[in-house]
Amino acid sequence: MTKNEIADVLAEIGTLLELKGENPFKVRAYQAGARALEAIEDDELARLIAEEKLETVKGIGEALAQKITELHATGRLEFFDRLKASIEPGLAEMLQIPGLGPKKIRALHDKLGIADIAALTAACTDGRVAALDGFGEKTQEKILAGIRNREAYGRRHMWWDAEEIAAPIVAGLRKLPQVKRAEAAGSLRRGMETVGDLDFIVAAEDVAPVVGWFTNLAGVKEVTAQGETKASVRFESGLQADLRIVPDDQFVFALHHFTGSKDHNVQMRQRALSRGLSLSEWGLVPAEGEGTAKEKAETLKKAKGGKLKNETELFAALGLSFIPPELREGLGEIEAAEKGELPRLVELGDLRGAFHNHTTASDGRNTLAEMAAAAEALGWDYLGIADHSKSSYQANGLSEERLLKQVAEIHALNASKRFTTHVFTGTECDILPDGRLDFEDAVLAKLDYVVASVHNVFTQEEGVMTARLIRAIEHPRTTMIGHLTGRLLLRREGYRVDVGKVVDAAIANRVIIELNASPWRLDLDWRHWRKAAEKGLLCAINPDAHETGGLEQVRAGINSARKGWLTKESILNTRGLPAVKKYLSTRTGK
DNA sequence: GCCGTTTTCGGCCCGACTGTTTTCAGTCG
Repeated sequence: MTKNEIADVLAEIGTLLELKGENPFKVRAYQAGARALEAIEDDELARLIAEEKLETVKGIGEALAQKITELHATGRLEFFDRLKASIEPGLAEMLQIPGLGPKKIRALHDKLGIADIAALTAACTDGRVAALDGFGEKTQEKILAGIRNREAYGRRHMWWDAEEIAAPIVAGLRKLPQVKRAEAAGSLRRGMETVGDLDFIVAAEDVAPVVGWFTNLAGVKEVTAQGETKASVRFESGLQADLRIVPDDQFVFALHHFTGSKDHNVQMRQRALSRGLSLSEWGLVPAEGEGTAKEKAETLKKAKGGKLKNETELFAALGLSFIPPELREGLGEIEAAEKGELPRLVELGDLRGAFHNHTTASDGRNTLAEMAAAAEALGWDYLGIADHSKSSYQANGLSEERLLKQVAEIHALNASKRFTTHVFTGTECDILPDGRLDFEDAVLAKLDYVVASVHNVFTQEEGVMTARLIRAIEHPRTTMIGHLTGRLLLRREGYRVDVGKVVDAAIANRVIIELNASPWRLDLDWRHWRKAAEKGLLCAINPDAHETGGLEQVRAGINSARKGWLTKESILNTRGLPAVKKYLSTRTGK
């Protein structure tokens, strides 16, 4: 097992002990042990184990050292297996309900015998929860609302998770000898931040083997439909997937239709009708009763008799340039395509680095060197390190001393030329409730840049929160604002803030607003970006990576940037290292 | 369960908020 996998086990042990009502400091010891482990590099862990020196690591004592050694050697831990078996599995699931922690879950279990969410729903509905000591009407309502939200949210999935399932399915379909073409369609292809279900469009004549392959995929829990042209399955995760098989000459129409969105499709069909054509998932054919026969024949001729090779030809048949799937939301893309005014959207390959990333110095899971190596492997010219500031206790925020020590480490790493990727020194500095920053100017002045973010007191009135953010923007050391609204997709709404006012203040103060690419944030939302960039706002796409693998999540941010009509010109981290150095140096001197 | 030049027990990271209380426990970040 790798150090991060072992750390996951230790953290889960902590959660399970918490549910058992164990000594909270023992719980914390496991969590601290997990974090201590993350701060070590994998080969160093192997060395420490081999030399029996694990206990020299602060936070790891005799008991944890023994468990880590067992996990490292065998990938299993008997203590962990026994602990898991001793706790009803429904209890851990109840932790996902907002407002329910281990103490309350224990009380519900011990006094009412509740061991899963179904039993909890029943007890809330008949009022038994409100009657319990320490609970009340409001708590009961909040729990019920939490369960309802969970069910509603449960129907959607984060783009990143859906893509991880969909990508190998598309690859697998394309390898089948019967399949000519295969694509994922739907909101996944449009790069939406969340996805309801998966749609696969396949061109094939011989249907049965394709359906058979699809319905027998690993992880399929249930086949909900299976016919001549279509099959539907539900995976164990609850995600549903539809497969549609069409003849090759219909593929382009089916792909366009099932990519959507609904608004885009309605506008496209209207446009076709106005040209005497009828567009559907089946094809592009002369419409009945409208336009002269000559007009129809001519348009259809341009459309090559309704038989088109690809979507570019489909759009061209309606007098449009190709509209990238991300833009197909019915928000003016058809008008822009008609005028030839669609932007050249930013692409993943345009990114040269990113600024908002964490290391084990705060709450990251990989060391500075590991993060730099991962950035180098991605071919990035630069990597910004922005660990948490001192007020973020829960995230192990850095004190002034620890921050300055990290700055020295980064300077030494750059000087060593160990990696081709240049590392920038930064901080993710808390914006305090009154809008001040968490570090003094003298400390901030030692950094290449400052990401200012809100991490506490989310419940302020909209006016107060807006003023708080604007004060942070007006601070001369602020380079960019991190995750502007603090939303967590499918879990939590963002805080109340007047985005328009904040954007205007950012432009006026030459401050960047981040597009946080973490798949559960994608904040600031793509819906704001087109207008904001037109007004002159500069963007930075940041993965907010807490481990090496997190850097690649910029892909999700690129989706959102494209949905927001962004070009590489309005994104700082598409610029090369010299240009970024210059930008940051003029910023720090502002 | 970890830690310790106060060495083998007694402490362990903090602040805001909410809903339950009538002085505070639990949750969250």
